[in-house]
Parts: sequence; structure tokens; C-alpha cells
Amino acid sequence: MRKAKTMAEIAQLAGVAESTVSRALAGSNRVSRETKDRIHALVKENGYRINTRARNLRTQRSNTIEVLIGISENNRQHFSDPFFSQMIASIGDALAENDYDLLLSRAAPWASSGDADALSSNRADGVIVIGQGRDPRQLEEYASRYGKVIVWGADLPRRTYPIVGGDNRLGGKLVGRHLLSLDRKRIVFLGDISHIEIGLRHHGCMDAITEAGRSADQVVTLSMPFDSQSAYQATHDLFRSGRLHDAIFASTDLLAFAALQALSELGVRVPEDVAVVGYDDVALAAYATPSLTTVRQDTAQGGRALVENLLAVMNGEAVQDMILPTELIIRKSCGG
Amino acid sequence: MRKAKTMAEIAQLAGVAESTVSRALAGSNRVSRETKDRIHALVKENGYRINTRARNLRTQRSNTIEVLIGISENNRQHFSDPFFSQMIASIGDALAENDYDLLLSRAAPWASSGDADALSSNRADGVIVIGQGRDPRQLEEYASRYGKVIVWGADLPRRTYPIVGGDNRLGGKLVGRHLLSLDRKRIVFLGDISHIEIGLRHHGCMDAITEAGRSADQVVTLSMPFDSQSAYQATHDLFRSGRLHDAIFASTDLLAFAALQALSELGVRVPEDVAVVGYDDVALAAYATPSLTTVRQDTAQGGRALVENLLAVMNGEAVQDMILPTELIIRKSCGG
DNA sequence: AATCCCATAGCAATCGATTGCGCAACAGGT
DNA sequence: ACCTGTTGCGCAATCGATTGCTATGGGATT
Repeated sequence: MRKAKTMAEIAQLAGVAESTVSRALAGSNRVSRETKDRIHALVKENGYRINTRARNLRTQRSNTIEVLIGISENNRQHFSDPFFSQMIASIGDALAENDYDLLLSRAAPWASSGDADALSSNRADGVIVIGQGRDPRQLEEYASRYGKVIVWGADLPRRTYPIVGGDNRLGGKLVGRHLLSLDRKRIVFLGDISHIEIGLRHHGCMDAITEAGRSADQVVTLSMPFDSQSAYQATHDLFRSGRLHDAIFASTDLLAFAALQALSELGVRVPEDVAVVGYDDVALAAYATPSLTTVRQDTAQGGRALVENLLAVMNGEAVQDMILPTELIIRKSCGG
Repeated sequence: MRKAKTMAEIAQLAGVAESTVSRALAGSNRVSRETKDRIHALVKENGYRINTRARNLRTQRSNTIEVLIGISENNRQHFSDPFFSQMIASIGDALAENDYDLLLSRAAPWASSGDADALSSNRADGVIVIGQGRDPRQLEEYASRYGKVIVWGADLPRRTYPIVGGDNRLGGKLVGRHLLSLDRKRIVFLGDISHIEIGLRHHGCMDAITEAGRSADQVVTLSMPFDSQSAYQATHDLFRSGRLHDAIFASTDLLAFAALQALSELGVRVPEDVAVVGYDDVALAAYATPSLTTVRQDTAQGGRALVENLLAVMNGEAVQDMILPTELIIRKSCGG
């Protein structure tokens, strides 16, 4: 069974023109039933498979959507953040239903440098960016130039791209209120507030403080990189030094887990001594023991919305921004 | 600033031929410094970007590697299994270092049906399959036909594709021994043993039982789908019914977390009443409280090995199978 | 019987970049 | 002056499938 490499060879074997083979495989009704059958048989027999690269060039599309984790240069950690992987899973589902593949990119195209400036384009039919990162201007520039882009993130002013996202400020506020209602007086905020979304969560938390007439110095902000190692270390250092805090607001569930680990090793009781609240409501937040009080970000709904809206954009339709409901999930074993 | 779409337009603006533009952008030394500079300036000025699709067709490569989660038809759950996302992250890292992108595919090409049989090929330069699934024959067929494939999985006999993987049977054996050394007498195995790798873990566990001269009925096997919901439910049902078991061997950390959750809700103490051991050593296994005793599968090393060996295969070199070290990580708060 | 139409299938242009080969210009050596 | 290299660049074929337009043959219509 020799392997037929090109459509031309199949055409030759079938005694028809390439165009007929192409139409037969595409299911066009301009090819007779018999010819179709004959071609399909030859295709199977020879193990022929369409060359996607040629097809992509000719049709000017690749049935592929690119997903960029835009939140930072140091992408390493974010791939393994369960929030991102859940989001990617959900996007993947929605794309699959629409017959799109998912191209996972790690290098943000706007970060390319020097000679490489003309490197890539047109490899995907559209782009989903997850997170606005620290400097939204690059993203803005990229999106306005490229066009077929949608972003998971916050509703920034003077934005030209459509977004899907939660209300980070509200989420932070809910957490703040919750901790205050538990009569916690010295709160630690864990996370890199130079990231847009994290900053908003922090902002919301401060809103709650102000709203309650408390003093802003009830919150200690531990700004650190986005990975669990740093969170573990920071928590460990802070609580070993014996300073008295009675609550941690981790800007991410991943960081919350790291903090819990540190507290556990130091013998700090949760939630008796310290209440811990996370953000994202990743799947393991419920399964972990102690389970985690957190703010829900519905990745299933979010991924689906991102895909649907992106497809609409690609289709030339106008799409609305979409702010998903944001709610606090209270699990008593951890968040008090 | 009109957008230049093709290389021909840039060539026209620069007053040179397309070939010169192409060579200039590729950094060929057969173009003078001045011409290069002029072209680069025009490229930047016009926001021109190379059409990747055309390039891919002409060069017969796409600098893309496809990653297939092959373990089951129901791919939904596996994307969010932290083991898979860690593996994907690690593969992504290694690929990025080699200037490859990662195409995440959800539909196994060998599962395509009917008219669609000639649908796709040549869209990636190579394929990494994670997991051998339930029926390794399809995978075998696919790999032998396609060629540029590497698989994360077990060392099956009469296999024609190269693998990277842990020693699942040894891992299972280590767990079995560990539980026996803790004098546990009624062990529950949690997982779908029709999956090759899970079956081997189970097998290894039984080896340990036999080795110790115990009776095989000390192990109850709860075979169930691959998701945490099912594991939670199964554990809940089993322990609520009051039967006396004193250990759980979860074939996956994800399932272990689900089991822990169920036990916690039923008031079963871990590890006093029931020891729980997982498999994979996902990142959260250490951070969760109680932390999890588990068998380490080094995704960082594994991902890197998969990529390096696949690139070697694509390069026509012969590669060795690679069995990674398999060791039990004992964390006393959970596994006893 | 002449005309028209429909079902099929072929021809050839096209998508946009890459690359082997050839050619011109210019330098240096004899 | 002639030969030989080198440098810089253009010509045109090529990758493999898709698609608008055209052509043919047979049956239906008037």
C-alpha cells in the first residue's frame, strides 16, 4: 500500500481531475455519487490525508484560535495555575464544538523584539488573550492593530477590544466585607497588585474597609510575584515573625493554597487564628481540606462566552462586553 | 499608514524583488546591510507581518507540535486534571525553548469517522500523545502510519512508537508495600483499571499483596470513570455504608483529593482511620492540607524528555525509550 | 427536430512566501 | 587587458489544495 501524498495522485488513480477530488472530499453535491465513492475508497486505501497547510493558504483560514496567557512575561507559572488550565479546558471545549483547534502560545507577539518583528501572523483565525497583564497599552496596541481579538479581563477605560470577565473590584469588596463581618482586624493581602485585575481586587477590599469606616492600615499588602513558591515564602516569613494578623486575602486560590501550607507548618490554626480567603474558586478549592472560601469565577461560562463572542467578532458582528456574576462562596472550614 | 499585506508590496516599496525581501527578513547574509535596513524600516512602518500559512506551505513545516490527550473519549475532565495541565505546561516550556508552538487537540485523529477520514494532516510537525487510553491498538496503528509521534505511557510489548513514562507497576507496588507496612488490611483501589496505566498501578499493588503473602481479597477495586465527581461519589457511598476499610489507593491525585473531601464530610479521620495515597504528585499535593502521600511523576522532566526525544525522532535519529525514576513521596499527614 | 437545461467534471488561476540558479557589477591579482 | 572571486540581487518554479468559469453529454421541453 503505497502512500499517496497529494491530491493529484488520487486524482490520477481515480481518473479524474484534482478539482473533482477536492470537491468530492468536501462533500460538494457537484460530484456524482459513484465518483465520490470511488474517490473515497482510493483515499482510504492509500491512506491519503489532506495537506492542511496547503488548504490553509488557499482558504485563508486555519480553523485555529490562538490563546495567549498575557498576564506576565514569566509564563511558566501560569500554565500550571489551575485557574488558567480550567479556563483553557473550557475554551477548548467550546472551540471543539465549533470545529476549531486551540493553539497555545507562550510568547506574546507584542513582546517580540528586533529583527523578529515580522515573524508571525495569520496562523490563527482569531486570538483570545487571558489577562491584561501589567501594561495594558501593549495589549491595546496589539488588539487595535490585529482586530480579531477578545480578552478575558477587566473593564478598563478607553479600551477598544471586547472583554469577558468578572467584576474584580466587587469581588474584592465582597471578600473585605466578609472578613470584616468576622471581626478580623489585621488583614494580609497576598498578590501582585501591579497586575490590573489583582490591583482591582485589592482596590475592592480597601473599598470595604473604607465603607466600614475602618482605617486603611488594617490591611497589609504583600506584593509579590505570581507563583506559589513566593506566596508560601512570604506567608511563612510574615507569620513566623510573630506579627499578629488574623486574616489572609489571597488574590488567587493558588496563592491561598500556598499560604495554607505555610500556616499549617507553623501550627497556625485555620480559621480560628487566621481566616483564609482565595479568589477564583478553582475545582480543588472545594475538594481541598480545609476547603476554601473564595470568590467564584465561572471558567465554564467564561470560556464559552469568550469563544462565542470571538466568533461573532470574526464574523463582523458587534459584540457586547460581558461581565459575569461575581459571588463569594463561603466554606466555613477555612474562611471562618 | 496603509497596511501592507504581502511581501510583494514591501518589495515594490523598497524597489527590490520579493526574493530579496524574503531573504532580508530571514536574515540571509546575501543581502546588503543597507537593503536590509531599508526593508526592515518599511516592514515596521507598514505593519507588515509574514503570512505564516504561505510560509508553512512552502517550507513544509509549521514549527508546531500537536499534543493529544489520548486517554479517553471523554476529554472534558482530563484537561483540568492538574497532572495533565502540569505536563502541558512543561511541554510548552520545552517547545518554546526550541521555537515550537503547541497545538492542543481534543479530537484524536484516529477517532475520526465516515466522510471525515481525510480531514487533517500535516498541520503539525510532530505529535505528542499523553496516555495510551483503553485501546492501544488504535494508537499503535496511528503512530506506525504517521511516524513522527512520541507517547507518554507504559512500556507495552510489541510497541512501535517510542515512549517516555514512569514505571506504573513499580509505583503501584511501592504504594502497596507502604500500606502493608502500615498494617492496613482492607485497601480500596480507586480508578478505572481498563486504562493501561491505571491497570498497571493496580497490578503493582496486587504484586505487593502477593509478595507479602496476603490474600488478594484485601483489596477492593472501585472501577469508575476518570473524574473527581465519580471518585467523590464512590468514596462517599462506600464509607457511608459502614464497611470497614482502612486505606485508599487513589490511582490519581485528583481522585485522592475527591476521596479526601468525601471522607472529611463523613467525619472519617485521615490518616488515623483511613490512610489515603495518591499518584502523580501534582503541585497541590504538597500544598494541600493534609498533604498527600503519593507517587512522584516528574512532569518537568517528563515534558522535557518528550520534546527532546520527539525532536530527535523528527530529525531521523533513533531514540531510546525513557523510563523515569519512580518513587514514593511519603507525607505523614495523610498517608499515615 | 431544434432548443434548452441540468448534472458532471476539467482548466487554469490563485493563495504568499521560499529558494535554486543565473547574472551583473566590481574588486583584486597577474 | 584578462581571468577569477565575491557580493548583491532578480527570475521563475514550487509547495498542494480550492474555486470561478467553461465545456460536454444526455434528457426534457416545445
